[in-house]
Amino acid sequence: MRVEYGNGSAIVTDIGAFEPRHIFDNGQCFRWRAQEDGSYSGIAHGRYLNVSKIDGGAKLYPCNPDDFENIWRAYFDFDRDYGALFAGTRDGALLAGQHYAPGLRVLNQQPFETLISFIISANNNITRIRGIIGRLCEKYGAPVEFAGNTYFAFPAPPALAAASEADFKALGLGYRAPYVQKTAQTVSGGFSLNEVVRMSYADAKKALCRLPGVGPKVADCVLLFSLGKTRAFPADVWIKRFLLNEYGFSGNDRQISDFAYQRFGNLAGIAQQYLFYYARENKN
DNA sequence: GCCCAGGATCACC
DNA sequence: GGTGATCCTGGG
Repeated sequence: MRVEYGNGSAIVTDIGAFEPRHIFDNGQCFRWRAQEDGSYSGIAHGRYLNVSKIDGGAKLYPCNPDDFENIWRAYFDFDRDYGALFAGTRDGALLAGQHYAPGLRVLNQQPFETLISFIISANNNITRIRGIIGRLCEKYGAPVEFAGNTYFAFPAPPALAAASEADFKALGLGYRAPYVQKTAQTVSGGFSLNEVVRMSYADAKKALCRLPGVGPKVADCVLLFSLGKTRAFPADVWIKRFLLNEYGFSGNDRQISDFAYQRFGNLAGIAQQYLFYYARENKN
């Protein structure tokens, strides 16, 4: 990876393929929007950022050296060579998934935002999830000014903890309102997501599953998309259907996790992202 | 009007 | 510990 700075941008090269739509429109995040020029803009870490694909890499704007090193380098997982992942695999579905989605990367998002977002995602559709999170940010998040526009950061734990169940229902959370309310209070009250990072995968998953509204699938999403646990293998209905159709495998959540780890190893979660593409493309 | 959406929970077995 | 019904809500 190489990075150069100019005109307020960071130009990142030597990272292999980089494909914004395979990064931002694959369900791992909810706050990035495609722009007319094909780039994506979003708010993360309380900052506005525009991301575009350039020849051999990515352009981030606005981005100074400090923000790149302290935030975006890890956020975009730039230190991982995605082109070299699963080299030599004979798994046809994984190969096909890699073929469908070159330039895909798994983001390292902020834990609290990811936790709340995926609680909201339960039995919900992407459009509605985005809408709810957007309203949540507008109402409880800090304003972020950029180029004459006002955006909103994802709310901090105390800001959400102070809201009531009725407040959340008014934003359309439905039966997830008490889950978000209680989990926000728990985190605001001292439950440390930074401690969960230091736990083993199994212990971390157990700890997250004690939070209201968090079950095995949501826990795996949080572990994979924000806590760096690359072996977390979120098993949604698509993946379960895929495992059955492709490998003739079915099992409970623990068995699925073990199966994925045996087959894809410590990067099973990244494999899951490619497999999800495969499953979706093939409608199975 | 009915069904579904990248699940979690509770009641029951 | 395993299974099935139920759950808010907006869109197709």
